Amino acid sequence: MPLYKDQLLTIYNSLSGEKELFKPIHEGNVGMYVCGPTVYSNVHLGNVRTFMSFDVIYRYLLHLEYKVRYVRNITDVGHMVDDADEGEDKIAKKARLEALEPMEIVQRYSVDFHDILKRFNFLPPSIEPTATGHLIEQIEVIRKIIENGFGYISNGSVYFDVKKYNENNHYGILSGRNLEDMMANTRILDGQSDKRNPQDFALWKKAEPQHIMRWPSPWSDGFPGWHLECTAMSTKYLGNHFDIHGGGMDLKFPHHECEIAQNQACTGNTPVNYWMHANMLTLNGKKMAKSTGNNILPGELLSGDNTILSKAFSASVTRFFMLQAHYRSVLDFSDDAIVAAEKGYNRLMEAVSNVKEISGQAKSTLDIKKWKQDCYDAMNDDFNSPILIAHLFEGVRFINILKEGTATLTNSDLENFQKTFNAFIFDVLGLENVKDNAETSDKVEGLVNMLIGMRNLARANKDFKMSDAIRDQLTGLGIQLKDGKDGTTFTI
RNA sequence: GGCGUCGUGGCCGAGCGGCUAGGCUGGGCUCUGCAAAAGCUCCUACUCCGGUUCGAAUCCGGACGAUGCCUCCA
Repeated sequence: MPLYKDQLLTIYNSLSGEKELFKPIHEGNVGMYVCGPTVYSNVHLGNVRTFMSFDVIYRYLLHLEYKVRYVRNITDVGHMVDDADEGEDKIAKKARLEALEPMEIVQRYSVDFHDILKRFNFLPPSIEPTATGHLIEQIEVIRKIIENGFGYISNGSVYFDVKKYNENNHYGILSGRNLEDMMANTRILDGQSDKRNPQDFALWKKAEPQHIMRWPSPWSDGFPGWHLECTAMSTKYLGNHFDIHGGGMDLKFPHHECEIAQNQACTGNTPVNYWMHANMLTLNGKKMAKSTGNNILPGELLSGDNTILSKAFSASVTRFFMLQAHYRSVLDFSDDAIVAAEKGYNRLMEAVSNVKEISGQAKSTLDIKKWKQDCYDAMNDDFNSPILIAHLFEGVRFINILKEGTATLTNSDLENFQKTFNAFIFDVLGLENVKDNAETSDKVEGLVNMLIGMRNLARANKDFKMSDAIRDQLTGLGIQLKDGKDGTTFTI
């Protein structure tokens, strides 16, 4: 029996503003769409946090043995520089600055994006469609919207008629706004717009002569509006009606609001059951953003090459740092905070190594069943990773007292515990044990053990000068010795 | 200006009506040749002012502060 039948997963739905029991449309299957990056520059750490939130959500759904189709797009056209509908294409502008073909920019930053995600141990999505690869589908969506009376053509561009849509639908349902307020609060624009109302948004935009990225359409040579791709691609791969749609909090309005309107106008369907929004990563208390320069790049974190960093941090430490906060909370990045996280992470990984040394006993003095369900309950409660981590640290304490012999576990409890502990750390949270990799090669281990032997000999002879010298020098190299009851161990 | 969110101990960060997560830091004890590690333990907090309640960090009202969206944004 699949695991999801035993676990009651609740998800906070941005649409209702409440936690709701998760029930997929087709039992056992989940369709999930997440808005991906616009590839016109390097992803910063804030972007990484959003995608990481959904990576963990994806991982947990998989862990619960759902069959998940996870679609995350790449936006390689369509976003404007200035006013949404009047400006020039963001990617085209960057291309001119660097004297490159637009698709060269796209390629460069797509590669960077994938490289970063790989280093941070992200699971790849099931499908990763690009906007430029789905122009036919987008044109088709526009055609249907016009057909259904919600789009109008103006001077070669096509706009979505928000006012018309709002007659029988609620434009603002997701972001808690209403059209009347928006109209009342809009300042009068210079009369150059082709739009009937300032709230109308572009479905297709006619390209100015100097605009490089352009495609033919029934209306003009131009390019698709920036909300359109997600509607076209989510519908194509997940259908008119699917389970989860995610993205950063900042996409809630207008992007996701417009998506709902487009879907509704196109198919007559509410497209999504559960809208999920991941909160921002801030730096100095302010949102990280490409445009303001208030950001830190993942690569800088890995290399330590940024003035606010005291040192380099591994991808896993970064992951751990981020997952110590709930995905719907704002998280502020600081060197102090990630330094503290690193220590906690190391302690967790230490326990992972230690658990292997524990052997089963005649009876159990710890309630593994309860602990295990506590872990699940945490994740079932809207993917509460910080609570999960708290329980994992209880697991760390378990491991330490088991090792010490003040608690015992039967073989089957031990196996169950170990399996669960590792599954949550590695499969669900996606952490990696860096120590298991490059650093501790067999040769290093052999060498250190040799030195430990020599030191123990010195200690037996009460030659503490010698033994301390060995220990201090190893400490200087970053190798820490720990004298236990059953001999000396070390960590790097 | 409109619509939201948040304000928790030295720091990070959960919780969101009673049983007062967790991590980091600091103190004590045990263990140890001494350390380290580990175990036990201590420091017990919820911006302010009112209200509801037997009881509020948690609900309601107000003030102050921070921040997000309303323009591309994860």
